[in-house]
Amino acid sequence: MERPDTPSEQRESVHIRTLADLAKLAGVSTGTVSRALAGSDLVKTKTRDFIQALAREHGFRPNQMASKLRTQRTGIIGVVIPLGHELKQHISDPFFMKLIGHLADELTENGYDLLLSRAIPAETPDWLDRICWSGMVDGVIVIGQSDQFDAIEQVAKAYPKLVIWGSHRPGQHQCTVGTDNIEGGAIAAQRLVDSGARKLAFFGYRTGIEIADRFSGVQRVVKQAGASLLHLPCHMSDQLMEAELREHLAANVDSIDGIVTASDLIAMTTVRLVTEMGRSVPGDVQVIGFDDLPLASQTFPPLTTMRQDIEGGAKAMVAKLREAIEGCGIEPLVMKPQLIERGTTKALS
Amino acid sequence: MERPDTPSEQRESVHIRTLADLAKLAGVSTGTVSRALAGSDLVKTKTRDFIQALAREHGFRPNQMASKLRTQRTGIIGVVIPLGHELKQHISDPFFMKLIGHLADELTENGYDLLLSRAIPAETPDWLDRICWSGMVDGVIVIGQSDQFDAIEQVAKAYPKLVIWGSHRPGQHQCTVGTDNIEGGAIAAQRLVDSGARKLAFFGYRTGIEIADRFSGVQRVVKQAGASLLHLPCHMSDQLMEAELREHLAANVDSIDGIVTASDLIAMTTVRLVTEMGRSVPGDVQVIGFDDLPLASQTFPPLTTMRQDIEGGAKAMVAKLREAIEGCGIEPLVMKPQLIERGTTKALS
DNA sequence: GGCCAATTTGCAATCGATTGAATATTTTGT
DNA sequence: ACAAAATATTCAATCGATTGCAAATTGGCC
Repeated sequence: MERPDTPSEQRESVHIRTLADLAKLAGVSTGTVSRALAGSDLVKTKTRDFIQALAREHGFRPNQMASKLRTQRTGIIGVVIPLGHELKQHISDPFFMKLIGHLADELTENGYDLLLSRAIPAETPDWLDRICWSGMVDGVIVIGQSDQFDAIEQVAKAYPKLVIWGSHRPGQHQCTVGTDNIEGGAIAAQRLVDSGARKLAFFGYRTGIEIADRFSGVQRVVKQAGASLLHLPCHMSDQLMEAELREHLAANVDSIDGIVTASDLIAMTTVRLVTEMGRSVPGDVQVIGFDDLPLASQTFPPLTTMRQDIEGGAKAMVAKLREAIEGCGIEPLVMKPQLIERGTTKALS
Repeated sequence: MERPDTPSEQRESVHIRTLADLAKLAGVSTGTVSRALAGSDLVKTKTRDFIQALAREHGFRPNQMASKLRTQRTGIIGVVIPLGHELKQHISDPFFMKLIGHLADELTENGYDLLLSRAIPAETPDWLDRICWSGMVDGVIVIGQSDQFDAIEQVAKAYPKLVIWGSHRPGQHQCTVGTDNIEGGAIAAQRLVDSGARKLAFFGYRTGIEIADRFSGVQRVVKQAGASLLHLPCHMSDQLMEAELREHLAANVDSIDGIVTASDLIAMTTVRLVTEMGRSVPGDVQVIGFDDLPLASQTFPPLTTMRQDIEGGAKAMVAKLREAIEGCGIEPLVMKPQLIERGTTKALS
């Protein structure tokens, strides 16, 4: 602006890349520059303003790597998704994505950045240690236990700044935040039984303990009610799920009148396939999903589903992690699931 | 296992935290340890195995911060979402989440970690510089241009390792990967016109240039066809969207027979609201979404929508960024959108 | 003007791993 | 058995910012 004939690149005669460069330019020591940029009042107001102006003019910003190394505080939280029993695509699962979105919001608001990684425990057994002890992060959040409960348990014994989204087991060391999955499964099954279902089915792989818990909740209620229960495994990723469900349903649709699924995505696809096969939902088959993602209310008919408080969970995880970072011991949180009644279940008599 | 009476914590008599600790324990210098762990063949096989075994036994892993500082290679890609004109919740927008998911997959496969941050340009004008020059990342991916095209342009002139998801403008410096949004808007509008719509509307804020492009594509076709066009701004986040749409539709539903929306989420909500208001889709009002997210095929009726190749885009972004990191100049990629015909448009006569 | 205290600034060690150059050890050849 | 060559290892500088402590400057006061 001032001197339109001078390209801005050239005005920065020498590129200022380090504190030392800037110190030389300003004619002071690096210590002073460092303090000036940090806004310390150990440095004279005039000097500080001068240095800050110089820094701004040259677009200088201190190397974070060096800074973090020296201060031993990274301001980064590792967020890991273990893909134990599912395929890669899993990471784009809407549930995870929603949780990550809320975590990102919450962490950013607390001044943290988020180092996202995907772990494949089958290939790298030390997936969690690797992140916890990398020196890169102030704390770690694990999204989903998958089949890694014991592995996480081992790490949690030594590394305190760790919060896990998942199921709670009595006596565990890991600090979990999550829904009472057994209860969730039970409530769903009970609702189906209450509206007349006798031939129940559960859709989803039980390899991860969260899903296994949901299944066992269903199982408990089914046993009490003297109903029957079919377990049909299916993947979480939309690519694989549809073909599996199609096959399962083709073989079993007539021996099922109530379905609890491991996720809303499975429920949604199930509803569509059942309808395509000429059965009515909820007339012939009732379906209850899990999660209550936004999409659950948008399908036709809208899904009855077990709601998990994802946003609340994300907030709680970040809050607990912050406590842990400050050195406090932290306690798990088990949230109650809530049945959201929509259009894929019959009215109660 | 060997000595069940000794707790594993105790067996690690001293906790090995640094190379120096391990070096002392092994009776060699840190240099040798560093090389041994790196698997260098400058160190004798026997020594190397010994040191590696020792490291494994004590669960030692080198501090990444220090390593990255020294090597000047971080193995981290910054992924930023500028929330220019939208609210915080934006980050959990399913489109972004899907893109992030694919980016995470692709980056992880290429040995990179992903540092996710959310930027609020209105509060921090130097949001992008801050990340690019932080010394934390080897390269940066920006998801969505929002209203920051010019700001990004400035940064791109000086920082080459930058790839942007968004619209392409002739003569730009930034390397964009994205869909031809003008064309996308045009195709959608043309499809509506072809099946008889004359009173068109576009739903979405035009503050971001991508959405603005889609709008201008629609506008072009509408003008050619001599039809009318109503622009109804609405947010992307589900919280705000519904109320806005409800209001807009209440006022205008009868002067609209074809709608192009800025996203599938908007389209989905629109279809539901229009139906609730006693109009039929696509009978009275046809709707075309944008993105073709998985949810688009699951609604009732399933959405006709303009497909963006998100997975392909993510792959391309990572590939280009890798080239840039290796010092190559890189070229933008404009992908063709594709019309996916489903149930929210009338058959062509 | 001179002395003590308060304020600024500089110096140098530090965070922890990496790596080129120098030194030490082993191997090879005769 | 000895020199030369090949292999292993150590030493010390380096990445770039931070910070305790020491040194220098400034200010206040008699």
